[in-house]
Amino acid sequence: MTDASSAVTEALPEAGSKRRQIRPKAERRQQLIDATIRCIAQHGLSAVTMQMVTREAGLSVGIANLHFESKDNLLKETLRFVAEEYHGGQIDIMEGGDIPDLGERLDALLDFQLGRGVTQRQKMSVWFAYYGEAGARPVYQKIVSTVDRLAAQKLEALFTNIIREGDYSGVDARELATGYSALIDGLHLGLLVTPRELSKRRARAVAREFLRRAFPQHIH
Amino acid sequence: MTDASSAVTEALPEAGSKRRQIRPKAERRQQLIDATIRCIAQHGLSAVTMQMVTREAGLSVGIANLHFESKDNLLKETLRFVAEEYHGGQIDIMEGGDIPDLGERLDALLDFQLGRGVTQRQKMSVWFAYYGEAGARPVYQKIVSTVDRLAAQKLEALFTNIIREGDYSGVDARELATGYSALIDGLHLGLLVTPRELSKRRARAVAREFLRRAFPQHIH
DNA sequence: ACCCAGAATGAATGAATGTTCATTCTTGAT
DNA sequence: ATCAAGAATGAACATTCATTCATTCTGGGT
Repeated sequence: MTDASSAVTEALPEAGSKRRQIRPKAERRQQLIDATIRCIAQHGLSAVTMQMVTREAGLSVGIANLHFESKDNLLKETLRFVAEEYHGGQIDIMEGGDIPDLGERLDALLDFQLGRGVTQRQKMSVWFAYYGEAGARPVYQKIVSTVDRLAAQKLEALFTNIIREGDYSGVDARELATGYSALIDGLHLGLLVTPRELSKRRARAVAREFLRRAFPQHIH
Repeated sequence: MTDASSAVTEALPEAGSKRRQIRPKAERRQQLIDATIRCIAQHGLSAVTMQMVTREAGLSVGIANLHFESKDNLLKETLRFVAEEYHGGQIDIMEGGDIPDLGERLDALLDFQLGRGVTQRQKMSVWFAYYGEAGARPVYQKIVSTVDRLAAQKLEALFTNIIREGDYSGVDARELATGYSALIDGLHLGLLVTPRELSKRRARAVAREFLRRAFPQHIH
């Protein structure tokens, strides 16, 4: 044994700051959900692993099962978060006491649905990753259905008000709301799968045109 | 040795007919693709295993790697098949020499898109399973984009003809085609994820209404 | 200054899965 | 009847992954 060998034993400065931190449960949960979203967007739902997620979050593998009991549950909670964020945002706008003019409210809704926040590839990827599995996983269907139904009702109500205000005839609010929702979903899909063919700008124009046809007095 | 014992030795009728059969390569490939579709629909893309697919096809595990070189490739080829079947069917109708009346041709298109063949849960599940992964897998994007672009062109051409024939003004064929495609995609999504909220009948009514607004003379 | 509840870690474990390949079997040609 | 080509099989292998849990560490309370 030389002097050198003994000196080496503790010379490990640990480049990345690895100091362990203790944080409240809610914060860790959100941190993991955010990491899950990024992982799904980047690698696809079927390629996501626990190691991948916890690494992305800068945490150890064990922690995921500490705060969520299983991978399945983490994925479920992530979907719930995304679904509530999206539909919650819509609902806030549609109820919108802060925007009295109905035409402007429609515009705000469209902005939200096809604007920066929602159409980030990250969020869209997650959204459709779950849709893709929904056919085989009733749990996912249920989570989406629940928030979806409420948003659909609010949209129908908004359309009903607009129809009354504009004296539009021969227009069924429910049918129109279904159509508009489907259109927005389809545009999201286009933005995700064929971004070359469909720009965000054009998607907005298409959606606007749909509304303009239905409510010409409210959308210019 | 009694008569009985000797008789037993070959009394194994093999309940399930297990006789090995040799079939042409193309047939086996299709058999495996069909099984893959059923598996994706039933279990979800991320849960599909080679064992599951080959069992569903009534074949052994080795055969999948004999005809497709890997699982990845099998999945890729399955997507290609579904994409070509769907878009090919649309294109046939849109080019439709057999339906001279343009309004009727539109109706036939709608029938195909929301009719029995396409909206079978099986096919829809597969469709969206891949869409879900498309954000993270350029290969899938490319396969879909290729067939999608052609279908979009044909649809735009059909709309252009209808606009000319009906003298519709203030209508952009390209924009309308984008909107209609998105609407159909969105309706498929609704049928898949929230079948309770959206019946096939209502989906068709919504799509029809969209066309009627745009081309009132052609759709009654 | 000390303590300890419980947050955080990550090596270890066992189950699941994609892929390989030595072997068996089928079929059509001879 | 025989044979060869190659289609089909499935046990074996190596890898990857979710989950566990013994251990370490942290920070607020005393």
